[in-house]
Amino acid sequence: MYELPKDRTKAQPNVFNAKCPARCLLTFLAGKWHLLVIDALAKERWRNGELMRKIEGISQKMLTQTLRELENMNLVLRIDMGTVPPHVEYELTPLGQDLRMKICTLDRWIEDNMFELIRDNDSVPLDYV
Amino acid sequence: MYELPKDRTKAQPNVFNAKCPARCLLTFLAGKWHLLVIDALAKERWRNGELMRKIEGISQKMLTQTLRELENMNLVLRIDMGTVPPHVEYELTPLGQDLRMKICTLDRWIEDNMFELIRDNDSVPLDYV
DNA sequence: TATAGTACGCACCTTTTGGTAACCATAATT
DNA sequence: AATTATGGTTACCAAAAGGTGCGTACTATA
Repeated sequence: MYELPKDRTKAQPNVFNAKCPARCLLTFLAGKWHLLVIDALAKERWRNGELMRKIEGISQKMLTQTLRELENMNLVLRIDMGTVPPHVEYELTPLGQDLRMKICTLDRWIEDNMFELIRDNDSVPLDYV
Repeated sequence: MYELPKDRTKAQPNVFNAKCPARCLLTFLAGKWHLLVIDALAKERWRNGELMRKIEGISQKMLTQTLRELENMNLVLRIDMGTVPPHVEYELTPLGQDLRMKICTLDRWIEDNMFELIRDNDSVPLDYV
């Protein structure tokens, strides 16, 4: 486990440093599902099942796991209505909303530049749309 | 290596659609090394060895592989001086610079909010890598 | 003559990831 | 009485990611 410097003012977060928590967080957040779950929670609270339908291809296991991890990073709030059958909602914290804006910018850019990115790419068929 | 889906729908670019190239591109770019390599090429051309030293922890195999993939996506330009011993430089294309700005925003945000993100944390492996 | 550096490519093998299926409890519906 | 829906958890296992070490070809340096 990474030892944080005792004097936090001297800590210099740097994603290029393999041992820096910032690097670990970047590698972790840039996984297969974290970015999509944060993007999906942009505007409203959503329930487990709604997120499953929204994020095509995610399994129950990975959705739960990802939401727990985002909770632990203070990015997502889990709101359990305490009813039976269970009703749980998820929403972004203020910190999560802040990060979400950065992620959405990236996601929209990729969507907007999709054709540029797959041009000249042998593994990509050209008759899309 | 993620294969882009051969079955093309006529949907608009949408990262939430599992079969959309935009989704594949996001998953692909948000791998372990792509974001870091693009960030590293922000300001100047760099040589292979310089990138190795800059991006702590990357192996020669993964650096080469990542650079080839970014080349195929029109994000990176490979400049071979044709000399012996070999001298090769890498730089971002205009498209790559555009994407780089989005990635740098994300990277800096993570660095700036590192302590908030790891507070109360027990599930993010900070000893990753 | 021996070593180091540059920029790779390839085979092998371990680690990590994440999908599947089974399971839990309860209430409402058919 | 059986089924569906809710929101999970767990074990098992296949696939993917990626690290290590080797070889290539040539030059410059000690």
